Amino acid sequence: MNIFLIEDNLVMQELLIEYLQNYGYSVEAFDDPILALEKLKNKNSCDLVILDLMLPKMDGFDVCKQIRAQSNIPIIISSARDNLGDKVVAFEHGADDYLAKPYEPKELLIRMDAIFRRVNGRTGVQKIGIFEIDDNKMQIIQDGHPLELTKIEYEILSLLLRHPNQVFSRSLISQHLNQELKDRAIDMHISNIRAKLFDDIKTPMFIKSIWGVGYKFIG
Amino acid sequence: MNIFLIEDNLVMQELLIEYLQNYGYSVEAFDDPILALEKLKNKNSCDLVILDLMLPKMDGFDVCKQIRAQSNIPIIISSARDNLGDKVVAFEHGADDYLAKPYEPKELLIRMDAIFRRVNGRTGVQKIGIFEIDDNKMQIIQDGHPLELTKIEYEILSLLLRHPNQVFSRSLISQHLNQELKDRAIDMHISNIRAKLFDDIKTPMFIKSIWGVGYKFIG
DNA sequence: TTTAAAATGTAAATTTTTTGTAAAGATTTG
DNA sequence: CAAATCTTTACAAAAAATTTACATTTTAAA
Repeated sequence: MNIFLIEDNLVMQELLIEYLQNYGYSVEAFDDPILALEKLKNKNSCDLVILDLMLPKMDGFDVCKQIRAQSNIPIIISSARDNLGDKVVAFEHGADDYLAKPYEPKELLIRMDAIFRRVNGRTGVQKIGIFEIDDNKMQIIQDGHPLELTKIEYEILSLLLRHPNQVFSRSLISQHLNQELKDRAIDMHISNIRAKLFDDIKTPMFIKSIWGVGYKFIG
Repeated sequence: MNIFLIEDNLVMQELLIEYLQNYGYSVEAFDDPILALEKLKNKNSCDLVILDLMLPKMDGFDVCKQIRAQSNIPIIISSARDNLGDKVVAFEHGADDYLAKPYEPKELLIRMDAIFRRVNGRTGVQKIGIFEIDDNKMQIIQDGHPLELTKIEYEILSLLLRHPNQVFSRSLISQHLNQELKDRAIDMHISNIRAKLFDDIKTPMFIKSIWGVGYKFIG
C-alpha cells in the first residue's frame, strides 16, 4: 500500500511517516503540493492521499479538487482547523474523511482501514508475504505484478496462500474448491501456476510438492 | 433516500428526524434495536443506518455486527463516548463513520453525503477515465460523446464503471440491478454495450470477460 | 548399490465448458 | 398497434479443463 503524504510541517511529517511505515505502509511525503501533484499524475501506484490544508503556494482545497479532477484516489484531510465550514468545503471537494488536528495517529490508521474496506469492498486485500489476494478483483499480485490466472488456478493458489505451510492433499484441494477434480488435473494446474510464478521445481520458492501426499505453499 | 435511525433517547430521535426530513430524507426511527433488526431483514429499502451505541437490551456493537452480517448498508455510529477504543471497535465491526456526541446535525448531514458519494459514486457528474456518468440525466458520456443506452444497459455499465477492476458475476449484476436476469440475457446486454462503446472483443479496452466468472471494467 | 514400482512434471492432444452474437420471439411502452 | 426494449435460442468460436503419454524423480526392497 502506497500512501502520499502532503504536509509541510516537517515534525508532523516525520512522525506520520514513521508511524505508517511501522504498520507496513510505504509513504511518499511532500511539503510542496505542486510537486506532489506532478508525481501523482505520472504515478498510478498511489492508494491514498493524506492532505494537510495549510500549505505553502497552494490552498489545500485546490489540491483536493485537482486530485479529484484526475482520479478517484481516496483523500483524507488532516487539518488544524476544526470547524464545520472547512469540513463542508472539504467533503464538497471530494474528500473521503476529515481529521482535525491534533489527532492520535491510531485514529488516522483506523479511518484509513475503513476507507480501504469501502474502496476494496468489505473483504479487503489480504497480504501474504510478497503476495496480495484481492477477492473482489479476483486477482493475485506477486511482488507488485498481477498474475494472469484462470478461475481454478486462482482458487487453488489462494487456498494454498491462505494456509502457508499446510500440506494439502489433492482430495483436500478438490473439497475446498467444491468440485471433483482428478488428481492429475490438479497436478496440471499446479504445474501451470508454478510456471506463472516462475517457480523453480528443483528448488521451489513458493509451491513445494510433498511426495505421496500433495502440495503446500512455503510460508 | 430511506434512513433507519436507531436511538433510544427520544429527544435526540425527534430532533434528528425533523432535521433529516427537512433535507428530504425519509426516516424510520427505532428505540428498540431488536425491532430495528427485524425490520431491516424484511425491508431492502434502507439506504443508511444511524446507530446509537447506548441501547437497551442489546449492545450497539452487536447491532452493528448483525447488520453487517446480512448486508452492506452504510452505518454511521452516533455515540456519547468519544474515545479511540470505541472508534476502533466500531470500525472493526464494519461501521462507515463515527460521530461523537454532541455533534451539530449539519456534520451528520455532510458525512452522510460523503458516504453516499462513495457508495453511489459521486453525486452529479462522476468522471471515470474517459467516461462521465450523469446520474440526473441518466446518461453516460464516452470521451465527450453521449451514449444511447437503454435503461438496463445504463445500469449495468454504470455499475461496472463505478467499480473499476472489480469482477462482477452475473448473479451479482442481477442483485445490484434488483431484478432477476438470466445469465445469457446479461451476456446479451454486455454484447450490446460493447458494440456501443466500439469495444474490441479480441483486445478489449473497456469490458473484459472473466472466463467462468463474469465481467469487469478495465480501470 | 542396483532396480523396479510408484509418484510426479509437463508438452501436446482432446474434451468440455463458457462466451459472442445474430436472429427470432416475447414483453413493455407510448 | 407500432416501436423500442428485453429475453431466449441456436450455433460458431474461444478458452479452460482434463486426459494422455512419456520423461523424470523418489522410494524402498533386493
